[in-house]
Amino acid sequence: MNFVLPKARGNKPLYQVVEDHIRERIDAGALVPGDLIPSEAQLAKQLDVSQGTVKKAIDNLVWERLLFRHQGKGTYVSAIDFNNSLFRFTTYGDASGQPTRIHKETTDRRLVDAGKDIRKQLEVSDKAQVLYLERVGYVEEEPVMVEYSHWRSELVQGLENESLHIPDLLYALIVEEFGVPVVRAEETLTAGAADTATAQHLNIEPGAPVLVLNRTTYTRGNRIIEVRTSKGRADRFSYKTEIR
Amino acid sequence: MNFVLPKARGNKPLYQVVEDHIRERIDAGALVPGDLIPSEAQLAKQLDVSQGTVKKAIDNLVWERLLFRHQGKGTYVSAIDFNNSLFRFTTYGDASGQPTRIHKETTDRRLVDAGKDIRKQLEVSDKAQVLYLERVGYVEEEPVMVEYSHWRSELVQGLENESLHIPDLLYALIVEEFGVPVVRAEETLTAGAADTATAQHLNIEPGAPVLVLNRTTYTRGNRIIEVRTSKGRADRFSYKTEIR
DNA sequence: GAGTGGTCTAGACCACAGC
DNA sequence: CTGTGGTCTAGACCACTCA
Repeated sequence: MNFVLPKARGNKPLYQVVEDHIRERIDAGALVPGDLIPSEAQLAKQLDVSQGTVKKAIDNLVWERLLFRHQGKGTYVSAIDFNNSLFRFTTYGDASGQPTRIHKETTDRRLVDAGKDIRKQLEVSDKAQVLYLERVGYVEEEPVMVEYSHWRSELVQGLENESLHIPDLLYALIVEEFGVPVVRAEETLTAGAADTATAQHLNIEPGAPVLVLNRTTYTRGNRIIEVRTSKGRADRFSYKTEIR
Repeated sequence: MNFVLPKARGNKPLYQVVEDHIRERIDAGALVPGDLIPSEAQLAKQLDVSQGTVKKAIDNLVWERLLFRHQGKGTYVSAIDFNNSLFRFTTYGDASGQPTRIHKETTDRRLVDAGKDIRKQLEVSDKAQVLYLERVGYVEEEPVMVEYSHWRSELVQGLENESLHIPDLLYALIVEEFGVPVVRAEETLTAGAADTATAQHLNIEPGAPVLVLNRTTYTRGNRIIEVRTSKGRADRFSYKTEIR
């Protein structure tokens, strides 16, 4: 199968045209996360450009984390990686900064009439119910965070069902069980004081400082599927970075 | 001037050897921020590799933001950009997420006998004094943050002098007045409760939630020049990012 | 062994900056 | 005009994966 690249390049370098081509194939659903894309040589032939140009295009998409490569195997379409979340748990004394695994327990799940703000963010009508999910995260039996999340219920029908087990990695379930690709998320980190419910969950004093993370999760076509607020014990979470 | 690259490459690709070479020249002080580095063609000749290999090495260093390029001019060594700090002020209702300018007033500056932790971090002897600096940041007359910083005093002699005006962009003064290049910084963000001094400065209740940013600033040769703790009103600071 | 990505080279031509 | 980085090509050889 050969393709004809757009003739009017508008001064856009060839490798960017190739990038756009691959991006379009992914957006159109012809390539989904986990798929192997055609090899560099095949793409070069299909698109009638040199392999070096294809390599540069793929380099850039790998840099954007849209793709990843395995030498000897091929180039794959990436899935979203929530290990890049701002909310990473760091154990004290663990200088390596490796995130620790958090075990999550579901403490509440039901369809609710959400408040105006939530409805507006999820872009659902005034009457529509949304799925509410509450989970507490533990590290070695100790509660360190709570998350309160709201989902567009029509996209995850059945998630409110008690008999459906919710794994620690909820997004994997969303993708596999409901066929909803999780494409992108936006996060805002700030600080706050623990409300009474949160204080009770985390076993801290009401008013104690907590890190607050607001996350909006998107599926294809820039459609929001979830808005979530996570609150974590300030003494157990921190975010580290380097400036150069 | 020609160089001989290390013969034992240890399976390290050539372009990484070139990267290391450039990094060394910068660490050694032969190249300082703002400097033009030799052109790709010159480097290729000096190091006896192809220009494509030099280009790839520079590509990677540009990606790391250690260098930046200007077509037609050349390749320069970057200066540190504190606009990348985690501590960025975001105005409410300003969806653009543009950082707002903060005006800072110096509220304290003197040589002090620092605590053990600070001395250890700055790597100074038990008896050495360090320079203590306290500044309050305002947005439109309203105090929104306080910073408490400790400096290796021998590197910034005279900074304690009241007659020396401290600009909002302190690091510019450090570089220009004291000739100490600011190369890199590490930041850790977490939440905390306002201590009494901070509460007073920020005009909030003691115990109210604040964002806490710890910063360690480095000069050449991985030498620490400053450790700083900034505390900001939780309702006036947030950090936003995107996950893909 | 065939196919994949990874490295490295050599060279052509273009776009931009500055004299 | 000269020198810089930016794009694009063609091809050689290597390292890894899998049948």
